[in-house]
Amino acid sequence: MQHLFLIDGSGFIFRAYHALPPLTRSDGTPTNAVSGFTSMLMKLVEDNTADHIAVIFDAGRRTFRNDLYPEYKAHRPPAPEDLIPQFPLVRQAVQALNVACVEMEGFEADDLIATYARQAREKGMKVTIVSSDKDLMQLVADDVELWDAMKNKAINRDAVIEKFGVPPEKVVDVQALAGDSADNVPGVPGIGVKTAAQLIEEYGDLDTLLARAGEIKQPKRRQTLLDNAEAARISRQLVTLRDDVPDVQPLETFTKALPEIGTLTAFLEEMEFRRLLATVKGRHQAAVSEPMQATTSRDATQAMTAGGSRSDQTHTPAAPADTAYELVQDIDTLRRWVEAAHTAGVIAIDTETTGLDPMTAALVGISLATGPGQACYIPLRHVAPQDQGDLLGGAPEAPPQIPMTDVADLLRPLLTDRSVLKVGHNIKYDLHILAREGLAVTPLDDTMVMSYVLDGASHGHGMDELAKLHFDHDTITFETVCGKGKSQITFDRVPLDKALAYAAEDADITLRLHHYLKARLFNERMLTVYETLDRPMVGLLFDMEEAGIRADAAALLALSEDFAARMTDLEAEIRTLAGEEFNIASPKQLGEILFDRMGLKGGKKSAKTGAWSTDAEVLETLAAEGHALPARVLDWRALQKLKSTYTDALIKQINPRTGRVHTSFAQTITTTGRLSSSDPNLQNIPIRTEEGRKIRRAFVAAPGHVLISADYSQVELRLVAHVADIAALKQAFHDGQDIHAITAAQVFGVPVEGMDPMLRRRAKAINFGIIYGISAFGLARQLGISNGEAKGFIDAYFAKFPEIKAYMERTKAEARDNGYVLTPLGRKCFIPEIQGKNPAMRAFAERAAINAPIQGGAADIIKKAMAALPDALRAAGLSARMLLQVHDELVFEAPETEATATAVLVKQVMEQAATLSVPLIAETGIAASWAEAH
DNA sequence: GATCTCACG
DNA sequence: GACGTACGTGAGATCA
Repeated sequence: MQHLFLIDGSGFIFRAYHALPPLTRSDGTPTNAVSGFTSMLMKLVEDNTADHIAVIFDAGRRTFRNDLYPEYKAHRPPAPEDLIPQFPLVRQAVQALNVACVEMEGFEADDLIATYARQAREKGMKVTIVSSDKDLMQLVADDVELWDAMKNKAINRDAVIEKFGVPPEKVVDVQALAGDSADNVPGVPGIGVKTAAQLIEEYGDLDTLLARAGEIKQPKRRQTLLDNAEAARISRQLVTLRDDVPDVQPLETFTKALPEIGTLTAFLEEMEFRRLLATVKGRHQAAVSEPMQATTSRDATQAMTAGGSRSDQTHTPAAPADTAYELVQDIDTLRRWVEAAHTAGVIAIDTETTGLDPMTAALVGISLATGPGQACYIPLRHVAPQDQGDLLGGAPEAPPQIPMTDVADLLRPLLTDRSVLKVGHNIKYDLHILAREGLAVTPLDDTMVMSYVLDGASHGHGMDELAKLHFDHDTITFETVCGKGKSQITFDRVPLDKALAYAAEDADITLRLHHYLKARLFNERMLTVYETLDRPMVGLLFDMEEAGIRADAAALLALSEDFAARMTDLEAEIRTLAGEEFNIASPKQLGEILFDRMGLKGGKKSAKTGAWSTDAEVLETLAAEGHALPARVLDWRALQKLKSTYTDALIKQINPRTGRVHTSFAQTITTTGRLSSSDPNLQNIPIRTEEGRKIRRAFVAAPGHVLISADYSQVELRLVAHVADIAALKQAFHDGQDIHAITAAQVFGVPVEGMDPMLRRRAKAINFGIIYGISAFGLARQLGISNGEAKGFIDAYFAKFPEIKAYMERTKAEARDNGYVLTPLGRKCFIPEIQGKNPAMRAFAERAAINAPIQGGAADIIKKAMAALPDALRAAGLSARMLLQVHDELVFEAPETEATATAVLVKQVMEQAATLSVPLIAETGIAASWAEAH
């Protein structure tokens, strides 16, 4: 018989809190409740024989019961000060122990427990509810018991009768009459449990009793019952648990799984629970005492977990004790692996190459994993290992390998088979490598992206790091295989035995990560974010990178030369003004000349190194005072920046094979869900100055084509209006008004007509400030006004748009409670420093928390648009290619003849990407160059 | 490798 | 009232 354990999390927390003396971590965080909770839960998980287990929490104070009776639980004192920070930590404990964790807004934990108990009974399961809360006693039945974890005793039917004087099914009637002062359930005055039980015993149930109340002999009791019949009925509604909570996480996901040693020890270490840590580590050591084989037993946790009952849903697969990695050097062996891959349906794939640049590195070998511990490596272009010498006088020979064309022919059907999912870790890289071998891959999953969706920027997402974190497994590093520094060799020179161990492990770990992360995406409600936003990006970004954008090398070179000539002139002038030779590019030397030697005032020293600051703000101030040297340096710096970072660098980045620039988009870097671009970064091509815009003019369309730029208008401000629910701003966006002018009119109390441009500029700065988590200091600096004046503006803004203040406060609270905030589409943005002790760091984190849902929400929306566009273009018969994404802008290349149709379609898809409480607007431009299209 | 500066949204 | 500041990135040059 299957057995479900449901743990009343809140009850557990309070018991742990009151049972243990105050206890704090070295950073001052109180941990007594977490400690007690963790050890109770560990013990519970170990000792019981249940095959399903879950901890149920209350999600918030407000539930549907407050709608029935506003006073419900209204007199509850707030949780003790030192308990509040422990709530999120307790949830972490549950996760670290790999136990399912459920809560739902609007319902109490008790309702969820009732719902799951009913579902389990219907499936013929036995249920144990770990709690001694009397409110749960109504659920007791033959196959449902309560378990008091402190007293270690079961509460069965008899125990309920002892407590309430009636059997479980009549408990609610008794509670309805007796009321409950703790929960502020009114009941009927003057009637306690004893009397209530007597009455129910006599009349059968509450409805009968109320109907026949007139028959009661005692006049006073008769009158109160008649007077308070309605109170009794409401009370019964309050105490009756809902066993039909809709859309709950499926029972199947509660399958019991043993914890992962890495996650668990990391948590215990963070909490500084030394005793528990020692216990866990000791047990783990004992379990893995059997020696590991070099290339077989991969994972320390498998030994620990192999004996327990396990879940496919919530845990990594147990690798067989003797895993085998196989080198594939003949066609028959390869056929066997391809067949195994078809049977498996999900495989991991990894490529080994000669370098890191996806556009130039050459394929050396391919590894595949078809199951835990089952992986192979197919060497393709290995040469003789470096140390294989001419000991016998013969020439070094390459090892036997299957010809690439044969491998490609055998793999091609597998890689495009729609019934076989190909999993990679950063598979976008492998797609580039394989594409140059004429191989396409679909369908795809990417464990690096999955990890990012779950944990954001809270940790890195490299495979080595994830293997350590989730499996406590040390992977073979690239360095041990290829060395480092000058003596580093390329992978094609690695001996095959070492190459096998390294490459097969990568595929093996990737497949195991996939299993683990897939379950987490489901359990942690992040599957939709992954599937609708991030997973579609993988193949799309690959296409964009592969497409590249055409850059006019001759134009860039001409610019470089122009900049160089002007810099030479400026250099002479600067040296004359300074009266000495010095390195203009050295802030240190410049600072010393300006402030030490020339004795200019208004310098500021950096806090860290004590060096003079010479940034643009400082130099501009000096220039405005009439100093020529800083003014010339500013000009020189602008040219130096454009030349070194852009013109010179971009010329080098043009791929000789394609004549285009191929950036690399990173999908797993930012804290907010934005993409980033590097090698080269095409998301920061100049536009703000005329000189800079000349560089943008060098990005052009192929002959017969045009570039189309489409960018969202004011997305972030629209998101502010949406997430903070600011009525006045929403109205302004609906009316299509000038949002900065409206803001100025409100804040400064002037009419929009004939507005002073200065006021609009100030309002614009305030609006930006709002997006960034405004501070008086920041606004003052931006506008060059006093702190006090800036404070006045902010106060005026808050007075006119009071919703913004509420948004800021609830967002900060959300970050504090959870360690992350959610974007409107459900992405988690982690804000770890929000719990920090340093007030400056915390303030920083608070501003980041305020900004994240806005910046992240915008990132989510453009991802949705991007995901929808390829199909929309195809359906419209348009052949445009998406080339770039710059946060709120998309750049396409289209045949001239399709330009207008493409622009119209792109605009439409972008504007329909999400439904917010404000309209989304996209603006498009068509031209031969990016500068003119934008 | 850290620091400073500056390009973008 | 103290913290020391607008949010998010990547790249090049200098300097230790």
